[in-house]
Amino acid sequence: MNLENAQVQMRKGILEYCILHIISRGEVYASTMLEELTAAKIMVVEGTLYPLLTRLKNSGLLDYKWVESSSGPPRKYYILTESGRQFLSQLQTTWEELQFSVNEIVAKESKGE
Amino acid sequence: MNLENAQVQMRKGILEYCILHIISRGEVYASTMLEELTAAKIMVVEGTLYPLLTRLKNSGLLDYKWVESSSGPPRKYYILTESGRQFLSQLQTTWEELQFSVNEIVAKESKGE
DNA sequence: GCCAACTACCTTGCATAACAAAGTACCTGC
DNA sequence: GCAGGTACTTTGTTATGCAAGGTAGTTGGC
Repeated sequence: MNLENAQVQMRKGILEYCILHIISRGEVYASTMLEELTAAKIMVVEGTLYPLLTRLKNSGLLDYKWVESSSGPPRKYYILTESGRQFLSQLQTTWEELQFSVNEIVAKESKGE
Repeated sequence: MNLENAQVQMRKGILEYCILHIISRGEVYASTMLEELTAAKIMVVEGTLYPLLTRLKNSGLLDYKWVESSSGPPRKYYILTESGRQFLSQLQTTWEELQFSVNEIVAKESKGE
């Protein structure tokens, strides 16, 4: 139980929300997402991202299309489906409530009941 | 991939932080923590909390002492160790950075780059 | 045309951990 | 002594994050 492990744990559940949000802003492919998430200091690696995208796709939240690249192999560009859009909206509520709950607990001082 | 599952995912990593924080405010035993977490709408069940407390104890972040109860079986009252206190402080930073990162991503509009 | 380097996506196997459910044990009141 | 309540523990299942390795298309040097 070291710090790094705990930090990873903390980021875990948030990933899905961030990814859906990034995709909601317009068609993207995996490497772009990786860049943006890394830039935001939310660590992700390929081995996490690709299976997650596949899960989201299989759940009907995402769709994709192959696009030829002018420099390299073809890319899978992801878009949100309608149900993905609804799901994202619910996750947004969850995230806001979670922040509130945690900060409520953290704000309490000893015997602050 | 349903909503409830995603919500659970999101709460996962945060739990450890919340629990350490609750303990940092003074000696508590598991049932009290369960109540407080449930009141804050952060779902936990015994099967999650007890093993987590054991893990934290084994990592040297927590210590406990048995206290006789006036009405029921004895209780394990947990306290933070010094290294638990340091750990909590680092998790606090992590949580603040995580909120910032996520909200940064979420605040971006399409082509907001 | 062949090979190396690069990009992009996919798969396998292991370790961790959340949870449901069932179990153990202690106490009180009758 | 046994029913009911409280408190802590254990077991087995399932999910999933990730390291590492794999497949495959493209480009450029020669």
